[in-house]
Amino acid sequence: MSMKNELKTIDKNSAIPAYYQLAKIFEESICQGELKPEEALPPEHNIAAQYEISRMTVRQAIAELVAAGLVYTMKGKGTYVAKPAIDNVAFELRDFYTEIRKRGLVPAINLLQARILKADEELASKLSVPPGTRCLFYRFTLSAEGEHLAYETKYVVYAKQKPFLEVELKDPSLSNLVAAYGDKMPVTCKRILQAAMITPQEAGILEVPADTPVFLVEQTLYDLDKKPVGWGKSVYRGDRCKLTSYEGWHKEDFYSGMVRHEQ
Amino acid sequence: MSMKNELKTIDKNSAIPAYYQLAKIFEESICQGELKPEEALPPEHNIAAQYEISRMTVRQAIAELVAAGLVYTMKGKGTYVAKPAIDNVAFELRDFYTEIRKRGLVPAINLLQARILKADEELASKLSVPPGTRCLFYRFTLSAEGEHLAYETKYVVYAKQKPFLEVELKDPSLSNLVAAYGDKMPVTCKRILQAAMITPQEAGILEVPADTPVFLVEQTLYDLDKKPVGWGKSVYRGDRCKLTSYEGWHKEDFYSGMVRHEQ
DNA sequence: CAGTGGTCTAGACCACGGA
DNA sequence: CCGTGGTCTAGACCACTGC
Repeated sequence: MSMKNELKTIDKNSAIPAYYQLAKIFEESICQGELKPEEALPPEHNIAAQYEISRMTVRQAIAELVAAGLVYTMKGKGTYVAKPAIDNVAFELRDFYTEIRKRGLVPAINLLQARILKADEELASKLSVPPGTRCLFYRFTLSAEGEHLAYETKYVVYAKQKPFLEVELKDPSLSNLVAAYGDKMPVTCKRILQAAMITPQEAGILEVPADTPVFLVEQTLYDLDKKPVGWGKSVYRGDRCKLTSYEGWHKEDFYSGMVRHEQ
Repeated sequence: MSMKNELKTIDKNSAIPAYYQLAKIFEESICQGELKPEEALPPEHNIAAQYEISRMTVRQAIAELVAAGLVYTMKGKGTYVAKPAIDNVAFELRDFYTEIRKRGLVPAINLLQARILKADEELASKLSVPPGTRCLFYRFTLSAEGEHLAYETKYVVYAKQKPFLEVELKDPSLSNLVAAYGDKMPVTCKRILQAAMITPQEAGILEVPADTPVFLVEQTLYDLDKKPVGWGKSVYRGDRCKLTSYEGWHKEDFYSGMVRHEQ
């Protein structure tokens, strides 16, 4: 008989939910290497019996582990420890404005242009509207600590007869602009990230050398009917911006439950 | 009394699980705009009564919606429709080798160097080993359709006295190399993405102009004890590589359950 | 206080996988 | 066939929210 860690038990009088305690026990076993990838967990029925809890509670614990990517289940077979997934990464990029604040810096927005214009051929195709459609046009730089970091151009299908106030540039994210000036709520966002050379014009505006590498982000917002409602292009200084990502198992990272929601 | 869509019912004899049918009903309502962001769903008890299913089943449906990001719950208050989250993005980047195949291209690996070397100061610090430690060193380009796309350099703490075979370069991902030649399984991966200018040396190897912008990815693999076990640096042609991301609500995208697991 | 979601139980039947 | 996870029930008590 296996003598591994029959020590751990669940405190049913604890304020911490039983399913959470159980999930932590398995998380510990997996991260300590006591349970190795591809190894099977005991059947849910056995776990329930051993810890004297109901099977539904066991299932809730396993659901947490599945969500955290630590185990996977196969109907009719069992529950197995997963291999760490480290061969795909997701680089997170918030709206740059948010990104700067997260780093504890104070971002400044320098409005360069803002007006209504009639869409030319290119913009009309980007926004799927007839050429000549009235659009809102914003152009500004973002800077922190006296240094220009990004240069953004944004277009919104102009629907509301609302005067545009610089005040709204307190949060110049495209979704915010669309919400303020568009007629439909944006629900989908497509972004394309490229590495590129800065253009002479951009170099002048950002006050950086002409050979600065940049991140180029093109952004399109769509409404529920998949109709484009906003389009933007941003240039981020490559010498000041890095995207970092962590993937795989990080101990003490799996509290998907018990989080406060802030909306 | 509200007369919205009391039409929809749940077919308990269907092969489709009740919780899934219910989740789809709410997903439909939300995506059609019948339920607007910040609007509350009926209490779980009411839903259960209306559709004549148990509350646990209702909760499972809501759990799906929460996982899909369509709603959020607040203890003691209720369940509310979420605003689409489109202000942060995650750019996915698989191992480049996988990425090329996904596009239907046939990647070719051109091994440039492969040998055991003793770590110099810089590599030793990257891998947290004493200078002079024996490391495996790989350097190769990836190409598709006769064009060089990336240039990669990888180092692995050499533990196994295993001859390195070019055959293993069929999958030259760093995690694969570490698994083959290291002593610990890699479980965490840190990647840093930068925009940069190509160096003259790299330009020569990739046979591209000297002013080509590139993505620079630095990758470190760690074992369970957070000890680095592999390190690599990759250069991707900026004129050939884009990273794309979609965020927010996309109708018919929320089947988090009922997926086949392939491991 | 009443109403809400969060947790939990002790059963049940099913579909699937493998012997 | 048996054992597995997947689904489901009809209750229960709790902690939290807001009045």
